[in-house]
Amino acid sequence: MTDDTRAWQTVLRSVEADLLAGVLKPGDRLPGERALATDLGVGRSSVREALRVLEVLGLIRTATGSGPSSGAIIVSTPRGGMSALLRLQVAASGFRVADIVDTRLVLETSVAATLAARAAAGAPLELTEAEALLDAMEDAALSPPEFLALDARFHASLAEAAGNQVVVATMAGLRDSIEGYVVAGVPNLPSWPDAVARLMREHRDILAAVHAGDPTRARDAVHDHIAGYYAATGLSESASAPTPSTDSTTPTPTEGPIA
Amino acid sequence: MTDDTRAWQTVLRSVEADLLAGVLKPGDRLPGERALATDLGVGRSSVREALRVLEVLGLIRTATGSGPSSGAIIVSTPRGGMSALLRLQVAASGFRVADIVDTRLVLETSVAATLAARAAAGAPLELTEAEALLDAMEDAALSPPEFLALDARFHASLAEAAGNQVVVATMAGLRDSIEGYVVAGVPNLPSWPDAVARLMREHRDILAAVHAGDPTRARDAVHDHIAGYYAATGLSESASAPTPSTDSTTPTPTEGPIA
DNA sequence: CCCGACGCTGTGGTCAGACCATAATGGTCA
DNA sequence: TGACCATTATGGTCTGACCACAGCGTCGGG
Repeated sequence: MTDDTRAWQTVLRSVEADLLAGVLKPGDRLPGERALATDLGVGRSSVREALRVLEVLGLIRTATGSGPSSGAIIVSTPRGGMSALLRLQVAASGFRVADIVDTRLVLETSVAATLAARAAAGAPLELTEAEALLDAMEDAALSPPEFLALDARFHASLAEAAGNQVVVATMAGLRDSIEGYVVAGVPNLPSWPDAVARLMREHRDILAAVHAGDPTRARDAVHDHIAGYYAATGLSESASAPTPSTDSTTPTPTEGPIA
Repeated sequence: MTDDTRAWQTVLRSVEADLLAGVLKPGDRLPGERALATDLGVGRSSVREALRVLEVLGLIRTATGSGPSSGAIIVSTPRGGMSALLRLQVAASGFRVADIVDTRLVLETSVAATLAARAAAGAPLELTEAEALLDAMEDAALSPPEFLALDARFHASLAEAAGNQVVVATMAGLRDSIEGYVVAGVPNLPSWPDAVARLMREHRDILAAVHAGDPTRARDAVHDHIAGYYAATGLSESASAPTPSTDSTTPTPTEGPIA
């Protein structure tokens, strides 16, 4: 009766406890699967189930082979888990795409307003990456998916500048989870070049409002930007199911420089 | 080379594809683990790893035995995954508690403003549950954890009334993920009864602002309510690590009536 | 003829053992 | 001295076995 906890939960709890106790820190290696199994008195398969969860949640990354970089390693900067969670929930009809968009709207407007307010207060902002991305997006040779990827990076960099990692991860997850729908919506646009022109203008407007230290204007600019795009692609309502993104639930390192 | 996808990902993708294709719907039963294994050409252990992920993410619930209610069933209303994800990320130092609180602030103020705006527009609101919860919280015999649990329910019911399931789940996850810190902060309060009195007054204020159809007032009321509590308990900065909540990563049915 | 007890069967939960692929490491041999 | 290869530790996977549990059906007694 008291021992109705499943074996894999034991492992999960153990790892969580070690994290809270500081025994495990980002960058650390977990004991090997076989060692964990014997230590905790469970089978290796149970350990693996727990590690799989941690991997999908973006807490660890695993690598085969030997040496310091092998095994399960606590990931320092999370990013992947939220996307997987939200995307699957959307797939399971637990979340509506419109709700995802609305939530994104709330978070992003808040980010923009925060940045603008900070600018108004004279605080320095880390917007060089955002601006570099905008420049990169001027390239007319970009395909829609490439452009949209940079667009996502732009929005992420704004969140990054605001400094709240939870918002960063959540926004990225929200965006990723409907990535397929966003791309699928492109053909619905009357004109892709026109859409790009509009998006770029709006991007500049957002940055301008932020630099001007005008939170209200920044908020409105972001709102119109996002709501406008989804309205134009008809995603505010419901969209045809996109093909499941090629890599489904990979923890997605999300690394790499801008260029 | 082309087949570097791990076996469990195959399963995850398959389930996701079935969900998107409508082959699987909430309430449906997945094929048995053994059947899935042979169908997809993977071992049963790989199937189990994938199912474990789906379970923790809150997409399925599993039950032993036979009959229609056994096996893995697609959960209709998700709730659990977000908590597990956020809590573990906090544990892994991926997220700071202060960021969690800030994010909650953004979402909840938005919810309150939305409700107020809707009330101003004459739309009917589903606030009977919220009001019932407030009445239940008047009971002076409640212990701090009990009171805080009802408090959480109150906030959740507001989000529920706003209708955005993503916000509902995210807010619940944010709250749950720092549940331990919230409870641990109670002793820091100068006076628990005074705190309760204040919280209740603020709750009433929030509802009053919503009913009055005053978005700004509603937003401010929520902001002061939440920020005030965390400031009083000293959680805005950093808190001592709480003991990992007794049940760590259980999918948490989250069922049950108010009473 | 009705009804309860009991065994059958299918389900997830778990473990043990065996292989494989991979990659760092260190010893060996030219 | 330096390139090469066996060793070894690690995750990734499969197979088969067993357990606990919960319906369902059968069989026997009333």
